[in-house]
Amino acid sequence: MNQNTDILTSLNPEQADAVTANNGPVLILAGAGSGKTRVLVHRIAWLIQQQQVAPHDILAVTFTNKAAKEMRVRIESLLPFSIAGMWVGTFHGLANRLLRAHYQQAKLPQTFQILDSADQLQMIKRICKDLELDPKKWPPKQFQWMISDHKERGLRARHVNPEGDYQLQKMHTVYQQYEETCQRAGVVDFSELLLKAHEVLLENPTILEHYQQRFKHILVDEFQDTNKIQYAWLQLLSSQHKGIFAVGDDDQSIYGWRGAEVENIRNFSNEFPNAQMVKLEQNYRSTSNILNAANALIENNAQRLGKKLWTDSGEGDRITLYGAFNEIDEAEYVIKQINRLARDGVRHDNVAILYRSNAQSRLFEEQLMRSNIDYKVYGGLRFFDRKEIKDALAYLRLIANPHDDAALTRIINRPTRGIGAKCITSVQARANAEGITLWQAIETLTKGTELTARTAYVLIKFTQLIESLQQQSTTLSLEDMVTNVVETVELHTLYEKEAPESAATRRENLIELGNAAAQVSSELDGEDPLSTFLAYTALESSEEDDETADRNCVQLMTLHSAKGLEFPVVFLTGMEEGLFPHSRSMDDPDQLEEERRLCYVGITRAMQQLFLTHAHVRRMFGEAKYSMRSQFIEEMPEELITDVSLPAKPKAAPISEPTSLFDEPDMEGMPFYLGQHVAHSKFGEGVVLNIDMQGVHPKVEINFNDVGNKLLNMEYAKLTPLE
DNA sequence: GAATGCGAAGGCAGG
DNA sequence: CTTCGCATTC
Repeated sequence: MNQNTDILTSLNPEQADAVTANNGPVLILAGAGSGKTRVLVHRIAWLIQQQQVAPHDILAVTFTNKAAKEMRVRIESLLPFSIAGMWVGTFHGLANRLLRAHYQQAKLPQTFQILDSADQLQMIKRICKDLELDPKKWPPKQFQWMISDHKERGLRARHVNPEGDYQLQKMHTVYQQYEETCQRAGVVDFSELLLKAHEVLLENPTILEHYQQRFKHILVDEFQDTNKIQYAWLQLLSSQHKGIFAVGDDDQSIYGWRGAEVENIRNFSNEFPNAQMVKLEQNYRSTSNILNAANALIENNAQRLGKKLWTDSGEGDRITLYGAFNEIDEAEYVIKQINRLARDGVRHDNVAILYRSNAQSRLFEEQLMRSNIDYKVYGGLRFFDRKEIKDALAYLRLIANPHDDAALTRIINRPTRGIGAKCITSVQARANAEGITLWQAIETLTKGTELTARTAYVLIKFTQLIESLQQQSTTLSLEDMVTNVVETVELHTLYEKEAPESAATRRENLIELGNAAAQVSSELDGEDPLSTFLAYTALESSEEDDETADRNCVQLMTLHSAKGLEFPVVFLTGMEEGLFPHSRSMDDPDQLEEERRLCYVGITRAMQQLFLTHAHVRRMFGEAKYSMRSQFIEEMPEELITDVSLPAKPKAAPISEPTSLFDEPDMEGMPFYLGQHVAHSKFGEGVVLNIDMQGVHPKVEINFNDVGNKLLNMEYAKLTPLE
C-alpha cells in the first residue's frame, strides 16, 4: 500500500475531495460529526507527503489549545517524521508568538505580560475611579465589554468618534486611558494580542512579506468562530499564496457574543474569489432520530448556507423528554436515569450532562455526590485562575516586569505589609498625574518628602522585596523561582490566616504551580523562561493533564464547552424559556438564532441517546421562577420524542409561598394554576406565571407568547384555560 | 491600617 | 445565592 492510499482510503468521497482540493481558497462546510478534524489532519499529511510541502510552510490555526494539541498528535501519528517546524496553535497563542518575535515593532517590552479578563476589569475599575465615574451609572463591566468589542472589530480609541453621544464620550475617555495605562505597564489583554499582531503585520511590510512567503498553506479550524481581526489576519497572511483552507459550520457558530462573525463563513465565496466549497454531510456519530431532530430544529434559522446531516446507521432510540416539577426533581431524574443506564452497562464516562450556564452544575453535583457517582465538571475555575496561583503569578510578573500595574495592585499588600488604601491611592494619584507606572510613582514618592516616614518605609521595603526577588531569580531555574517566591513572601501563612480549612489545598496547588513551571522550562526552545511561563499560564487552561483522564466519571459542562465533543448519552438540561434560550437573547432574532445553534450543537453531541429535561419551577437568585418549556423542544418533530413527564398536578399556589406549589392546594375554586396555558381574547395565548390572591383584586401574571408578561386583574380578564 | 460585618447588587457563554 | 464595596470597630 503506498502512502497515497494510506492517507485517502479511510475517507469517504467528500472527505477525499476536501483533502485533495486545489491549493486555492477552499471552504469545507463540515457538519457536526462529519469527520472535520480527520479532514484537517489528512489534508496536512497529504500536503506534506503528496505535494512535498515542507511542514515549515504550513500554518494551522484553532481556537482551543486542546484542538491544537490533538491536531499535532494526530498528524504526527500519520507521518513517519516530526512536524516541529509547522506552526500549529490557537489564534491567541500564535499572536503571542508573533509579538514576542517582533516586540520592538509592537512597541512592547520583551517581557510583556498578558492580562486576563479579571485583571482587565480591575484596571478598568481603577480608571473609572480616577475619572470619578459613579459605578452605578457607569458599570466598569460595560466599559470592559465595549473595549473588547471595539478591539475585536479592529477599532482603537482613536477610531472612536465621540462627538454627540454622551455615552460614547465616556467610553472614549476610559478606552483611551486604558490603552495608555496598558501601554505604560507593558501589558496586553486577550483581544489586544490579536489586534496588535495584526497591526505589526500591517505596519511592517518586510515582516508581513516574510510570513506571506512562508505560509503557503493556512488551515483554519472552526472558521465560523473567527472575528473581524482574526479574519483580517487570515486574509493578510494568505494574500500571496491564496492557500487558505477553512473548515467550519455556520450552524455551529455560537460565539457571536465575543465578536465572532458568522458572516465570515457565509460570505467566504464572495470574499475569496474562485473558492471551492466541499460539504461534509454524512454523520458518523449519531442515530438518525437524533440527526432528524437536529435538522428540524436548525431549519428554523433563516440565514444558513444550508446543509442536511444524514447517516446510514439506524434510527436508534427516540429522544426522551422529561418535564420536572422543579430543578431538584430534574436533577434527581437525571441521576435516576444514569443509574438505570449503568445497570444496562453504560459507563458513567459515556454520559454527559449539558447545561446553558455554569451555575446549573451545582444541583447535579450535589445529587451525584449523594449518589456516590464520580463526576467531573469542565470549564469551571481554571487552575491558573485560583487565588493562590494568581497571587504567586503576580509576584512572578513583577519580577519579569515591575511596571505591570495590574500585578502590582494585586499583591502590594498581600500578605499585608502596612500598605493601606490611603497609601495606594496616593501612589495612583501620582502615577496618573505624571503618566507613569505605579512602580515609577513609588520610586518618585519615596524619594520626595510628601510621605510620612512610616509610609515611605513600608513602600521602600516593598520595592526592596521585589528587587531582591529579581536579583535571586537571575541564578534560579524557573521552578526554583516559583518556590522561592512562595517561600520568601510566605504566601501559605496568608492562606492559613484567611481560611485555614483550605490552606492545605492552596499549598498543594502552589506546589503544582512549581511542577507546571518545571514542565514548561523543559520544553523551552531558547525563549526567556519566565515570560514564556507567564504567557503559558495566561493562554493555557491546563485542564486535561491529570488523573481524571481515566476515572470513570460523568461529564458535566456547558453547551459551549461541549462543542467538538461527543458522548453516547447526553442530557440536555434546563430547556426552559428564559434560561435556554436565555432571556437576554429572546427578543433579538439574530441572538435567538445563535441560541438555536447552541441547541443544535447540544443535540449533535449525542451518539445514541438524548434526554431533554426542563423544570416548571426553578429557584433563581433566591426566588422561584416559573417557565414554559423551551421553544426549541417544540421545534423538534413530535414523533421523535417520547414524553415521560409525570402528569401535571393542577394546583394553585399563593404568590407568597411559591415553594408550596405542589403540596398545598389551599385555594379552592381557583380557576388557574401556575404553569397553565391560557388564552386571552386580546393578547392571545400564554402561560400563568404568578397568582396573587392578596388584596381586594386578585391578579394573575401571564407570559403571553406574543406580547410578553402582563399583570391582569382576574375579575375582568377574560381568560380561557387551554388544558 | 487591618479585620470584621453588613447590605446591596448582580448574576450567560470563554481565551 | 454569591460576590463586592463600604462602613464600623479594633
